[in-house]
Amino acid sequence: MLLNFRQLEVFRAIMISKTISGAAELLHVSQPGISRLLKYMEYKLGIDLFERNKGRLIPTPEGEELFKELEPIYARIEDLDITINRITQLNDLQFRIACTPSLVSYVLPRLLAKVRDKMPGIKVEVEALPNEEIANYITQRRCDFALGIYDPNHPLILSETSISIGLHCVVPHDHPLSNRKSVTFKDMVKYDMVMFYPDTLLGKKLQRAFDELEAIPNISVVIRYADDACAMVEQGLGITIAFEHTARQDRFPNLRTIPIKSHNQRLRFLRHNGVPMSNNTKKFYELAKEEIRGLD
Amino acid sequence: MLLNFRQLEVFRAIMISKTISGAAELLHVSQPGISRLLKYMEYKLGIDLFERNKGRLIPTPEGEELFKELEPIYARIEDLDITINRITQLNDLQFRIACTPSLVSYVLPRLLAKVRDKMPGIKVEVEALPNEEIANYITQRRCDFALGIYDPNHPLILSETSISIGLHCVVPHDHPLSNRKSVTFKDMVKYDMVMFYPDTLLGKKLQRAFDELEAIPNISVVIRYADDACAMVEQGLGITIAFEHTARQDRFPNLRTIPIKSHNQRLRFLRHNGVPMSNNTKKFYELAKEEIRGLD
DNA sequence: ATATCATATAACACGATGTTATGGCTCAGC
DNA sequence: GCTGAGCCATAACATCGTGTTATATGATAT
Repeated sequence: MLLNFRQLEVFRAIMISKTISGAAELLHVSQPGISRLLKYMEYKLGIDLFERNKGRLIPTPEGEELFKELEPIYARIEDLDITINRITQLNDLQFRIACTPSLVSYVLPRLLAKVRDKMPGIKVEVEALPNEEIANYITQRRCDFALGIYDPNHPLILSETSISIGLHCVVPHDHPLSNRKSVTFKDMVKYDMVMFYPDTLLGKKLQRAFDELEAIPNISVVIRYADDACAMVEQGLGITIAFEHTARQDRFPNLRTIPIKSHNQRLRFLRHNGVPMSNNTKKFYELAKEEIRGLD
Repeated sequence: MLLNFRQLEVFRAIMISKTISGAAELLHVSQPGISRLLKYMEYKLGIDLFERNKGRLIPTPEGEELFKELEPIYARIEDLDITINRITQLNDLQFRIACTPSLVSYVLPRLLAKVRDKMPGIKVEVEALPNEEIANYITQRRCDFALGIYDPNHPLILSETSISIGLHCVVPHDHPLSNRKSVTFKDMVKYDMVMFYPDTLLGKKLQRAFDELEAIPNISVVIRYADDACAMVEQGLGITIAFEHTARQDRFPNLRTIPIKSHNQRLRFLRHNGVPMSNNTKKFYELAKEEIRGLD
């Protein structure tokens, strides 16, 4: 490119104002800068764009022609400038996130409240999905990212571990285990259990534990969601397991939860690997990862 | 302007080649230069244009959008580049010059031959015009410049004096004056004269001379052009005056010309004042001014 | 003559952009 | 796993483009 933007801009300003000092004023720079830049352009092009006549400038035929050709294109360049401004100041603060059900009612609202304080104006669409569905949701790009409990181990999904979520045993307040500081699966096996479907995370967890103990639990109910399982426990149908926030006091006053040793889970931020997030989504995402550490 | 031309060019090259090293190759520069320029652009814009994933680049949505907007405009900018090239390499070597009749048959052809040696390919339209008409021709911009004998003293016409042209007395070879080294108007007044119309330069010159001498010449013929006057002299109708080249030996073998003391004229380059010449015309003009000094 | 205004030049500062050298990460193939 | 190839990032440096201020010169208008 023989001439760059700045040079075209300066040439145009000189053509419009017909004087170098006028152009300098127009562009809010000093007059000698314009004077020299014009001379430099003419040197680079090898032709005179203006004739100096008694200290004034008069465009040569070549200068006139360049100006004529430049004008319509210059408008496009200004459009582009507007576009760049729009893109950089883009305020798309709408995000879609998927979330495992056990986090949707406690962790997520608290997290969003904190993030919203630092990113006002955000609008979030939340989709509560079983862990197994989250992976599809991400690969289909139906959400910007997701909060989950385990790593789908999918080549297209990037998983970043975050805070630890305690796995608790949920019992009625008058249950024999209710005053324990902690329990093991072995402690639980002798009581009636509210069980989860084997395709769920909690279902798999319980199944594996009992398999290892070579114990056969007394299953009273098989159900999908931990929230519902707690309601069962409340009605005396047995005990169950849930993540620490699910059966919390304010929601289920008659239940107690006891930590299950060595069975904490890591909360995970899950996102598509290889599909970049928009700058705002990234900001939101990074902020969420940061803010979640301060929860509770 | 947030991004300059180079930056857009580099961004586009990266988008097209999808790698920084590819873009560097495309643009024939080093890879670290592109790497840093991209980073610099992102810093300036305040947004990421690409996500770095395992050492590779993937455009962010913002980068994709900028590219989409840039593409059509980029083509226009490339057009402009072509235009600039065309203008700078413009080979308009056609010139129009006006010339006073006394220079058209001797000085001008020799001048053009010399100029053509240094500017091959030129094409010149010559218009022979009485001195009085040259000024109009210039102000009407019907010629690029003119060769004349006197300064029209017109505010719109710029006159640059050049070589001196001798004013001669033209006589038959057997005339009493024919062996003189120089003559004065006083010497001439006793012979029959071929006179010029009073609206011509030579007419005015003779009139003024005889007025100063308070002499009344014997006028045999009144005519317009010096060439024709010489033909009259050849036929014995009297003597006359002409510029040194008009009645030269090779054209009028039977005539002799004798310098008239202190009546040399300056040849003048005449052009419009305030209407710039094109770069090539200027080159032609300056060359002509230079080359004419080497004539005879 | 003098004040005014435009352009040009000089000397300097700094930012944008080029270079080479080098190191780190990822992936493919042994 | 080790290794080489390919890609990106960083550092150190050079040069060029473009900004500044101070000042000179030339034209114009009172």
